[in-house]
Amino acid sequence: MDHTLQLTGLLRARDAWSADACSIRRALEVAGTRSALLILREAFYGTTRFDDFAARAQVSEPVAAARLRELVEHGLLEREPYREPGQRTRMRYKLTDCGAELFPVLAALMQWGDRWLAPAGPPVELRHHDCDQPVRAELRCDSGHQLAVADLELIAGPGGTRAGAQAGGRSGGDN
Amino acid sequence: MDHTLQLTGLLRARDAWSADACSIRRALEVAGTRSALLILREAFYGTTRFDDFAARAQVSEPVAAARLRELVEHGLLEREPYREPGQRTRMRYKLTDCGAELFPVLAALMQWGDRWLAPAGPPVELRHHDCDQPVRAELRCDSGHQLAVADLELIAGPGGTRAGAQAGGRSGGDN
DNA sequence: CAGTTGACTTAGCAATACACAAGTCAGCTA
DNA sequence: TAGCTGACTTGTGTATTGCTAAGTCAACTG
Repeated sequence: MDHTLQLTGLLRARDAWSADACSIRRALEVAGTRSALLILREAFYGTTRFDDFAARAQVSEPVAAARLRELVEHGLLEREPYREPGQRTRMRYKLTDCGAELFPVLAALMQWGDRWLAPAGPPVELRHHDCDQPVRAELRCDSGHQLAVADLELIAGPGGTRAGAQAGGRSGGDN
Repeated sequence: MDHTLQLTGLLRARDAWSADACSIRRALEVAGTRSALLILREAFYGTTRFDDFAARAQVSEPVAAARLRELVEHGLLEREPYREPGQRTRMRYKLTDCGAELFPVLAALMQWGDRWLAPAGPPVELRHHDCDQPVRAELRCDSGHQLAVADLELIAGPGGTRAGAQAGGRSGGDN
């Protein structure tokens, strides 16, 4: 058994289309660096303050500043002033809905790291708070079937070039 | 509602432990660059040959060579010689089980990119080959509940420092 | 009103990541 | 045996990522 997707229709001829409008690529532009993902991890762990981000994600302050700025620009985090009673106004970073929806990526990354890179077992684990069961990142279709790579088919969507695919020969696929 | 995990037990005091044994971080060391993920995307799309990886992932040949070498070293891809009849022996790269299990990461990334960065709709879509339903990357517990970030609890696992957590005060947590 | 603290920025530099162009080399094919 | 092709490597240059160390600045606190 091989670990490949099934390509159908227009996509079958892999050389006839290019994947440069690819959402994976776009997502990587926004959140594809080590430091960005580490900062986001901390946001999910509840970190909100600049210094804590830098210290806990173990990145330098200039990097933390740059990454936080980009993540705010791209709408994954929100920067808001707040004040605790008797304290002066400070800045706080919070995950937006957009940022929060990236969690499956981190969960999948963590699951994979746990499985293949953690000989001593996972350092931390995710559980469902209500029923205390372990949590997994998985692929499911809308009918509820749990899927492996070989069960998947890749089809052209509406966001490709013109006619509904990213097709267009080797010259024109740019989008 | 906020988009944060619930931290319990030893992990509650976020400053008392460090996440440097973190599986996310480890996973990022191995497959955390744009080019690595793009090369892997191509592997899932069925690409096996050097030149095709470089062309389709749109990375330069030196980068393709470096990334392929690393991915093979880390066991995500396998490099094997093969020959078509009447052709000379060539090299082929195939996903290993280890590499294949990274697919949920790419699927989650793609899903997020489709949702937030693809105003014209997804360029390509995943379907379940058998029932033709759209596919999602989602979080579920072993009891089958589908979960959002706020339903999740983070607990210490066996792979942390010594006592079963990555705890150890600000000085000793290094692992 | 001096000191502290949070939230940054600036300066200077090393290490990656990546690009393009060109070169290598082995084994077919003509 | 000359040429082609797949699979790389080498050379060179830029951009990004990252670090440490130090500086800034506003608003509290003592």
